[in-house]
Amino acid sequence: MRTPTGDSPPERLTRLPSWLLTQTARHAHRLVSDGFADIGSRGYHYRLLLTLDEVGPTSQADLGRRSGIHLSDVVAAINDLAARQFVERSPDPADRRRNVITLTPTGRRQLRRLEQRVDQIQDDLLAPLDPAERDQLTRLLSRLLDHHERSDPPTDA
Amino acid sequence: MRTPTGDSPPERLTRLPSWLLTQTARHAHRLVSDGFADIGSRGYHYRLLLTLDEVGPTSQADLGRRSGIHLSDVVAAINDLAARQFVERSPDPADRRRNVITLTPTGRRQLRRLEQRVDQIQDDLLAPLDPAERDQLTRLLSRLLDHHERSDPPTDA
DNA sequence: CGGAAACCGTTAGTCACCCGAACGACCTTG
DNA sequence: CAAGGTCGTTCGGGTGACTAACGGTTTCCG
Repeated sequence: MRTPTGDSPPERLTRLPSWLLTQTARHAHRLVSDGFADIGSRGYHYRLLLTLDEVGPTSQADLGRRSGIHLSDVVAAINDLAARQFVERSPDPADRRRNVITLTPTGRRQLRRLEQRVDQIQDDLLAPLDPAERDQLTRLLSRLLDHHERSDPPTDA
Repeated sequence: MRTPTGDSPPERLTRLPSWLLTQTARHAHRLVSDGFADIGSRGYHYRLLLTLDEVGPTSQADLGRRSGIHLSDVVAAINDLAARQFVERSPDPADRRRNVITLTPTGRRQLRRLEQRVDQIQDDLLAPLDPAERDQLTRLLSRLLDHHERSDPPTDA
């Protein structure tokens, strides 16, 4: 007999809020990034396109601050996006340090695609919860996030 | 005037459950791994020690399955733990493919330390919620996790 | 029996996301 | 003007998760 050590998750972990949170996030993350991979994008890309769409053309540094992506990673991600013509990088005449990033029509279309996917995924993710519970969850999470973002220096510093 | 693009997080993201989840998890993760770093450990170490404590001496493969850590990562983590005498690796005479991993008294002490930290951290993490809300949150998360672990093949496959 | 199939441990990568250090070019302020 | 901050960029590190490959071992089955 081959040692019937079936797998069973350690009890104590399953009670730990931080564990539940990170594990659930892991699933969420997988759903999202798998869904994005189909469309040939990653989380960073979505965040950047979304931010761009919301605030209009702006500099990379500002994009990074807004979307919570480290400036050095913004550079690489914008490279990707520019290579695929989702975004245009042009020097700011008013401040020659800056590149102004602009969302192209193609980029906007890609964003639409990504957003559709994201919406589907929310449904997958929250499948076992009814609308009221989904609301509860988001409210609770929002409060946690708020709290911790106030105490921590977010991306400024 | 230097383009008053203060940072402000993109609206649409803050409504997205998957975003809330992963962001909150990020904070949780930071709290945990910072807390562990003080004691010179990482998440993998805690999970392995905990699992070992719960199921007793067993093989690395089994440890990996139970704690949800990839086998190749178990190897490295067990190396660390063994180097610090928290754990002992001995060949299984009954099955020479296996290493049987045993928790040492020192390891058990380390586990105690880690568990204390973990408890403190839960409090930090959930600070803004009252007991009832904490319960709600863990219940909701548990349901999500359950659901997604049933549909996904967890670590077996 | 003997080989195929499954399993164990290990090494050596990849990937996404998060982060810090450094640096040159460029404003901006005192 | 000089000092100091900002912007873009490159390089590199860390964690958690995961894949590929391989040798050694055990189990299953024809």
